[in-house]
Amino acid sequence: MSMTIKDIAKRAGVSSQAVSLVLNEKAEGQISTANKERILNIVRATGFRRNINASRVRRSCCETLTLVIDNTFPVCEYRDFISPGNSSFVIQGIVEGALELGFDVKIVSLSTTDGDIREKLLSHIGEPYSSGVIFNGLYHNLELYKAIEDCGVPHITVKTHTSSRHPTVSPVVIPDPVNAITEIVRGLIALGHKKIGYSAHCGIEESYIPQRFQGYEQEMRRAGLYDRELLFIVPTASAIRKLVAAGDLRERFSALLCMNDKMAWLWKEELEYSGYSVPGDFDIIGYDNDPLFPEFVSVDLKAYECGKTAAQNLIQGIKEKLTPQDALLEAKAVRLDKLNKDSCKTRK
Amino acid sequence: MSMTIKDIAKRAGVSSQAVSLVLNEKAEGQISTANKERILNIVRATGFRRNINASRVRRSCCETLTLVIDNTFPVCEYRDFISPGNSSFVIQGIVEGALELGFDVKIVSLSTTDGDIREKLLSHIGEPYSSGVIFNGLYHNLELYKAIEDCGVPHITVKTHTSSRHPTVSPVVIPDPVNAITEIVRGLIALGHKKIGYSAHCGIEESYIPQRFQGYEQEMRRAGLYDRELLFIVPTASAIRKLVAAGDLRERFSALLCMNDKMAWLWKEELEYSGYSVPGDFDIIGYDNDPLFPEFVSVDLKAYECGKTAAQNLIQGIKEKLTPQDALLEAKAVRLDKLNKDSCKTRK
DNA sequence: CTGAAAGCGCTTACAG
DNA sequence: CTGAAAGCGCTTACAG
Repeated sequence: MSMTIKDIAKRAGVSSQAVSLVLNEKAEGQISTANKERILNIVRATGFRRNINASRVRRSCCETLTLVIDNTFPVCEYRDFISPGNSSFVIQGIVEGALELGFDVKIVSLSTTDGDIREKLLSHIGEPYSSGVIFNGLYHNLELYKAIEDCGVPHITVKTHTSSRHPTVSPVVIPDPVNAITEIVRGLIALGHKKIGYSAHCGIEESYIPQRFQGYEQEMRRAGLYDRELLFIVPTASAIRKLVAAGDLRERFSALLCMNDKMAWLWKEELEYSGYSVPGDFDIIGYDNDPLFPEFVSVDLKAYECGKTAAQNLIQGIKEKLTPQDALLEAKAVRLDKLNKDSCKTRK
Repeated sequence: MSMTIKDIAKRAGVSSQAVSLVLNEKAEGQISTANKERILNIVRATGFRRNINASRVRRSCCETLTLVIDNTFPVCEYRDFISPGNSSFVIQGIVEGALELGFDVKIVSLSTTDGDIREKLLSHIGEPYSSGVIFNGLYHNLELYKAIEDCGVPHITVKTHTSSRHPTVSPVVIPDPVNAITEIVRGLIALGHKKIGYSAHCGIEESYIPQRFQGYEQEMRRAGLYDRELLFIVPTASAIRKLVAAGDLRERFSALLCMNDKMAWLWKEELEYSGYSVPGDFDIIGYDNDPLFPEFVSVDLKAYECGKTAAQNLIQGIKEKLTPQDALLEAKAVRLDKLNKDSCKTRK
C-alpha cells in the first residue's frame, strides 16, 4: 500500500540500495550525480518518506526520547501568583531539538503514585522502547525519579528554576538569572532609585526560588542599599492589598522586583487602584517573561532554549554512552528600555 | 546487546516463533501449556520486552499518534481569569488511552505560523510516521488544521469547551456541561435562592463559551427567575472590585455562577474583603473543577476522559478505516453538598 | 502442538 | 560507481 524504496528504485531504474544511500546522504562517491538527481526528483514528486521504523530496526536503535510529564499537583499556597505562562515552550524546545537530530519524543504522563503506573512507565523506558528520558519539572514525584535513575537509562531534567524545597538533580538544564537581575538592579540604581524592594510569596530563607533573589541581594549590598525592610513577603494577592492600603508606600520603595510577572501585575493593579501611577510613581519589575503579561521589564528564562539544550545534551549522551552534560543557560533581561526615570524623580 | 526473542527461545529450549506467539497471546491451541509457562517465566525473570519497532515493521503498521500542541497564544483580554488548571489532564487521558491500545503518542509543537514548520509537521504525519493526529485546543492555528485535514490523515480534536469565536471542527470530543449546570441551578433554587446571578468575562452574545451559560439560562427561565439584571460582565478582576465596591450586592444576587473557578475565587476574595462571608452571605459557584481552587461547587469537565475517548475513537477510526466518531461527554457537578442554606436565609 | 521458511522495509558491508 | 546478498528483530502462514 505504502511506497517503499523499492518502488522509488524501480521508477528511477536503479537498485533500492542506491535510493537508501541517497536518502541517508551517503551517496558521496558511490552514486553518480545523474542517478542521485533522478532519485531525488522522484522522491520529491511522490512525497516519499522512508519507513523510519524499518530503518531503526536495521540500525538497531530506537531514536526516541520519553518525556515524563508530572501531573502531581503541588500544594499551592501561592496560587494567586500562578500563571500558565511559558510552560509549554520547554516542551516545544525539547521536541524541536530532538527532531533536528532525528529523534522522536514520546509522552508518558504520571498522575498518581500508583504502583501500576510506575510499572507501566518503567516498561516503556530503555531500549528498544526509548533511548532516554527527559523530566520536565521540579521534580515532584521523587520516588519515580529515583526508580528511573536506578534503571540506568540516560536521563536529563529541565527546570526553569531551582527550588530549595525540591532536591537538586543531575544532569539538569536550568537558566541562570543572576546576571539578568543584576543588570536590572544596576539599571534602576543608575536611574537614581535608592529604595528598590523585593516582593516574594514567602521568606527568602525558606524560599522555593532562591536564585531569583541572589542577583538582587548581591547588587544591593554592593551599592550599600540592601535593607531587610525592603523585603515584602506577600503569600497572597490580599497581602499585597493590605500593604498598599496601609499607605506610606512611597516612603518604603520606589521600585519593586517581583517574584514573577503575575505578581508584578497584581502589584500594578493594586497601586493603580489606590491612585498611584505605574510606571510614574513606581517601577514594577517582573520575572518569567510571561506572554500573558508583556508590559513589564522582566527576565526571560529561555524556556525554549532550555528544552532544546536538554534534548541535545541527552541525545549526545546517548550517542557517546556518557552521562548527559549539565547546562546553565543565561537568562536575559527584557524590555529594559521601559525602566522609568519618573518613578524616582517624584521623590526628589 | 539487547535481548531478542531468539535469546528467550534458546533459554526455554523452543523456537523463537513459539516465544512470539506467547508474547502476542496467540498461543491458544498452538503452544503447550508447559512451554508457555517456561517462556513466560523466563520473560518475567529477564524483564524482556520485544522490539516494538521490529514488530511494527513486520506487521506493517506504526501504531503511533501525533499530538499537536498549539502554542499559538491567543490574545488574552481575560488574563485575570486564566489558570493552568486541569489542562494537563487531557494529555494524560490521551496518553493512557493510546497506551492501553498499544499506541504511542508523539508530540509535535507549533509555535510559529512559519511555513517551514508546517512542512516539517506535515512530513511527520501519515504512515509510516504516524497513524493519526490529535489536536488539543480550540483550535487557534486554523491554517495548519486545514492543511492536516486536507492530507486525509485520520484526526480528532479534543476541547474542553466550545467557543463561538473559533470554528466548529469534526470529529471532536467535548464535554457537555448543560446537565451539570442545570443540576446546580436547581439545587440553588431548591434552597430558596431567587436571585441567582451569572458572571462572565464578556457578553453572552459574543461569548467565547456559550455552553456554560445555556443550562443556567434554560433553568432560570423555566423557574421564571431569569433576568438580564442578573448578568454580570466582568472583563477583569478590577471590574469585580468595582461591582463589589458599589455596594447593594445583597439586593442584586444571593448566588453567583462564575465562568470558572478562578473567577469564583476572585469574587470570593473581593466579597470577603468587603466584609461579606462566603459562603454565608453568598453562594459562589465555579466551573472547571480546577485543582488550584478546590473549595467551590463546580463543574468537572472530565478532561482526562475527554483525552482518553479521543485517543480511543481515533484509534478505532484508524483500525476500521473510518472517520473517528464524535463524542459528547457529560460533565459532572461536583461538591454539591457545599451548596449553602444560609446564603439565602439571610435575605428572608 | 512444533519448527523451518519467508518476508516487513530498510541498511551495510562486499564483490564486481 | 553499481548491484546482489545478508541481516536488524519480529510475525505469519505452512508443512510436518
